Amino acid sequence: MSENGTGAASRKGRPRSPAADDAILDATRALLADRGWAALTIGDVAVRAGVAKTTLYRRWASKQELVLAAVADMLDTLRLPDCGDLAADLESVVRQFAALLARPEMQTALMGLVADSTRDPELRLRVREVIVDPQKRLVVEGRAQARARGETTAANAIDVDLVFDIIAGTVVQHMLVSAEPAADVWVKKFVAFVGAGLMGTAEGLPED
Amino acid sequence: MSENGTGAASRKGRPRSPAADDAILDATRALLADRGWAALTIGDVAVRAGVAKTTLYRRWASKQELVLAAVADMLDTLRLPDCGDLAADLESVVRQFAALLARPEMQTALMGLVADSTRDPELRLRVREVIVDPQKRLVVEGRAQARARGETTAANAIDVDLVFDIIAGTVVQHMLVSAEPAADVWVKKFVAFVGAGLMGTAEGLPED
DNA sequence: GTGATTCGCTACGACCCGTAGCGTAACGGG
DNA sequence: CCCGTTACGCTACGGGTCGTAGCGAATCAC
Repeated sequence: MSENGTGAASRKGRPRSPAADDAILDATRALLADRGWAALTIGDVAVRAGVAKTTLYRRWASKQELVLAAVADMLDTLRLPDCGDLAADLESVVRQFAALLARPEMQTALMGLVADSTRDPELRLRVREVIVDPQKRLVVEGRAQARARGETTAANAIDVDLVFDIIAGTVVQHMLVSAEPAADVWVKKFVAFVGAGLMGTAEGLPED
Repeated sequence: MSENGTGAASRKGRPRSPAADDAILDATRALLADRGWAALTIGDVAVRAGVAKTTLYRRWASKQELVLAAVADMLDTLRLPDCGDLAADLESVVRQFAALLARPEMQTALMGLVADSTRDPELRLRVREVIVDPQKRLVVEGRAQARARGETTAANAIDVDLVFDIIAGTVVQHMLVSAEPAADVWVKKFVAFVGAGLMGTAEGLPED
């Protein structure tokens, strides 16, 4: 996340305070939650974290990198369970993702980063590295799991990139644009739709 | 979009220049395109439009309202054709939407507005009024059209809100987050997926 | 004309930016 | 144990943007 010298490079001198890292990232999340991306200022984060402004600039090059670090940990909590069938696994992941997206700091952070990244190729790359790609593994692993269980028809129909965009995109659109909670019925309807899409596009592929 | 007094309220006095409106909205789109949402400043827009900064503040209460007005017209160009079957209609709309989302000013404007709206309920409402709801009609009309053609099975499976979120969300995710163009093959694969999802979830509904 | 409103222009205090300089604090090595 | 090195807190700075106010000139309805 940050360029903290855990490597052999910065061994001499006073080490950076890990406590400061935690305080800063916590303060960032707190301010994101109750003021939002646009109103988030480095100075405010420093005050709230009880840290000098220069300490922040010493670790993160920009507001974007700071927020990226602040939300990266949360996203890594997503887990792929093995519920016994593909639909149940999918439903679990959708619920976990929806729970993350229900948090205000996550909402404003993700959209703010995406907004800035539309005109900043380097940031867009960082967003993919830190946020998108690590979560795409869930689809890859879910497909492998389904295949191992013998659900070959559905598994073979999974185009990882397309399925990922459908899941992530739809949940984001529903919760942040349509601004409705991911209620139980909604999740079930959506999961059923994706399942039907997979089975329906499986034609012409090797059967199990 | 703006509170321009086209009504009977502001009949006396010097009328607002429509030319200024056009110049301002054009300048807004141009600056959005080559600097992005975050770097868009009211002062820059005024200079580029050849207009005083106060003229801008007289018409739009905030940067968000200005951008909202600047992109509203573009979104209203979306048209629902009647290609003969639901899948073809859907494909056409997806292509039109993808073409809009390929424009840089549209990318940064939409994401910037959504980002701000996550912590601003009033703005979120405005976004829904101006952007989301007017486009949702495409799904409603598409369903009615399909039903009139006798495609009752698929039509009855259409949950307007869910289908809208799937279409809009997936295209946005693919183009702005995954940052890949909506190539021909991609559109066909996605449309096939949605079609399969509709037919698959049609079970238990009245047949045609 | 007369009153009302908009226009361009200039100026203002407030805020945030990112950086620099300073003295002090905390580490490792000779 | 001191010394080099780096991090830390603090203060201060020039530069930019914000949103508003005040002014004279311009342009409409009546």
